[in-house]
Amino acid sequence: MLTERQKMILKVIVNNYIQLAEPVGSRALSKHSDIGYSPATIRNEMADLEEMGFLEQPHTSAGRIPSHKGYRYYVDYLISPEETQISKENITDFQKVFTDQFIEMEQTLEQAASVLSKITNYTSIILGPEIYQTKLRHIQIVPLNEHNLVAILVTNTGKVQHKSITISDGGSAYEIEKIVNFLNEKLTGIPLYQLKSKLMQEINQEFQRNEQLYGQMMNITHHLFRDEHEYKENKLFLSGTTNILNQPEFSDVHTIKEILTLFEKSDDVIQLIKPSENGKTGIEVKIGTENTVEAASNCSVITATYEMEGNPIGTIGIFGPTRMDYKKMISILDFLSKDFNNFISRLYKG
Amino acid sequence: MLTERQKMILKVIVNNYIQLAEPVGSRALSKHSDIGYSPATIRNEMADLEEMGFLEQPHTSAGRIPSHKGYRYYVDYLISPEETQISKENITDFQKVFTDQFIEMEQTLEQAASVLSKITNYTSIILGPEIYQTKLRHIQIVPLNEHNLVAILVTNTGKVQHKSITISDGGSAYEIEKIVNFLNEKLTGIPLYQLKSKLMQEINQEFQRNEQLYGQMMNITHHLFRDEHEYKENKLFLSGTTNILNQPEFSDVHTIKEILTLFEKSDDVIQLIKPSENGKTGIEVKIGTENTVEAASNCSVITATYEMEGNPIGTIGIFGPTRMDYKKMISILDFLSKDFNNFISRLYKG
DNA sequence: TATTAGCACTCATCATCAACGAGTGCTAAT
DNA sequence: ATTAGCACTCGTTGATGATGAGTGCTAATA
Repeated sequence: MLTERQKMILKVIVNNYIQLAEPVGSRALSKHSDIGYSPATIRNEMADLEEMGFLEQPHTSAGRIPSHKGYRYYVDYLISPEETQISKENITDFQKVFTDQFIEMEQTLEQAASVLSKITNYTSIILGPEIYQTKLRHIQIVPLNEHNLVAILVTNTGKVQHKSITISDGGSAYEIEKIVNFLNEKLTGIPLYQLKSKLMQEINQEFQRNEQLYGQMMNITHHLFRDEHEYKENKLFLSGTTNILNQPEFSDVHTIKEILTLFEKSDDVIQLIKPSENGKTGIEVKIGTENTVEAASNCSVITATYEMEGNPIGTIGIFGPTRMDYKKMISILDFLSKDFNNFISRLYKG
Repeated sequence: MLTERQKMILKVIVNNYIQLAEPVGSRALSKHSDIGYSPATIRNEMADLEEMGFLEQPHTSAGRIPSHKGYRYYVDYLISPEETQISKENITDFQKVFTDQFIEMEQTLEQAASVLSKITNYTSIILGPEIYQTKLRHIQIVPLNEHNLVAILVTNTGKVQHKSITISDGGSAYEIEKIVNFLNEKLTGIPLYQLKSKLMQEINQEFQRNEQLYGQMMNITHHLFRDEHEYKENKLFLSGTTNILNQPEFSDVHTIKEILTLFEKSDDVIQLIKPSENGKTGIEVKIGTENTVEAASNCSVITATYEMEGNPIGTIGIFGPTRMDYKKMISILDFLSKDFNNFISRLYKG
């Protein structure tokens, strides 16, 4: 479709624009070492590239900048894998995060997000593990006072979730202990998303005769799952949200506000980094309007999935302007996701 | 020090500027219903007020704006308490947060911060309760796998704190149970900040003979308190951080960035809203450079403390431009902190 | 003596205008 | 097929002047 020369020109334009954020003109291209043609020749090619939709002109007397289509082509065809090499400093940065010193998943994710945003100077987004991959390890109920309990769930990933419960009649310590024992016996190893149905089922079987305990249990269950989405939604970790302020294209308060408020809406952020096709692994790049979120139409998102036992369970993403250093970002994400996979399998294989 | 007329003029200027964010001139003042003087008279007074440092002139041909000193005088002497009345809608907004439906302290604080920022259109900052007012209610240890444990602390405020621990030898379920029972027996009711010393003491007394358990306990204790500050630092809740983007005085990317990055540094934020004199309760207003934090030198912070059993345990603050609606903010904060005191005493008196 | 009308002066804002130059598209020469 | 040459476009920059809000001062007024 594109001639070799056109590819080369497009590539140089994108690289140039990514670095300097300024439209690049034929003269500058002609000077570039890889290109041995006069400005006039290049102008012709550029006109063709524009006609085909790969380039845009901010105004007549400016150079060209890549269009979304241009970036897309660049990412799909013009980045050679051997070019995408992560630097050694970055590698050691990540390795500090994934020490074998056990820290729980959530903390690790938070640290990874922080390092990622610092390295890239963009905003990093990490979507926590799908909750239905996690199983209940332990459940505990602690009475606070007459009418208030705290229920605590511990999962096999070391995540601790708790929930306050108010009941009219607190019940005796003995009763509570009995209930806790029962819950642990019956529910350990059950995936969180099945917890409620499994629990209801067990209650019905076990406590049919004992009305007192039955009511108690139903009450607790009810409160425990009052906000059921808590056990389904996976947590988001954002870092470096103010980094876009460093980008020259975001110098206008209105667009800044648009993006910063976008970051505050978890749903939109998740929408942004959710893999477009389910089950597809590997790096994905969404450029400009390919993002279904309005406010991000001048931004790009690069995502990678991470896995547990071969199944993708979460996503790591980098959010930045469409004029993003795709080469570098892809290599960093590629490395990080693989490193992260190792980390997970090392820790949670049991 | 100031004549009545000067006070009146200063007051009208501040009110005016707070509302419109534009320097106010003698002509506009003269038109104001409360003032029956000609522009010329007012000009003379304004010149005096400027000389005394209460007003500033952005440039020769502009009106005057209040200086920090002017705001200070306004806040200290020109706001009549009967004027500071909170609206009914705002009251019901808060009451929704403080339902008797038990939710734990942290969640309540988070919600309160959210409502506060929405009502005020400024940034709200809430500093969680001093940790040394909270006592241990329950401690639990859950083994995840051979080498990893999760320790869970529940406090009397319903706060659940957990910590992952890696040990070389996991120990038997029996041992763990024994340890847990021991810990609960000995540590329940102990203030968190005393936890470590108390624990060490008990370990020495109890396990001198049993070397196996002694090592185990010391190991756990060590990990539990590895980051001791976790039990000392009180948590911060920020909400509405992007609200400053609505203020016309923050239209420049550089200052925006300065403030947004300030919000990311907990230490600075705490510094910002910590009461200047310890033990002093009630509303406090810090204007402009009275804030010791550099980036906030064009901002004001209004804070109120909240109490538990008569002792101040935390702070609620509103962060905005020096051109802030002090009257309204003070009344809102006053109401909220009192409401919050009631809420706390209702819940945690036991 | 306190107030005010009058007036010259200051200065930010805005629109206009021309010079500049980076970059283009097209044509004709190579 | 490539390129030199050239007219043209258009954003940027800086100068200029008009406008007008607001001031400070002086002299008149109550």
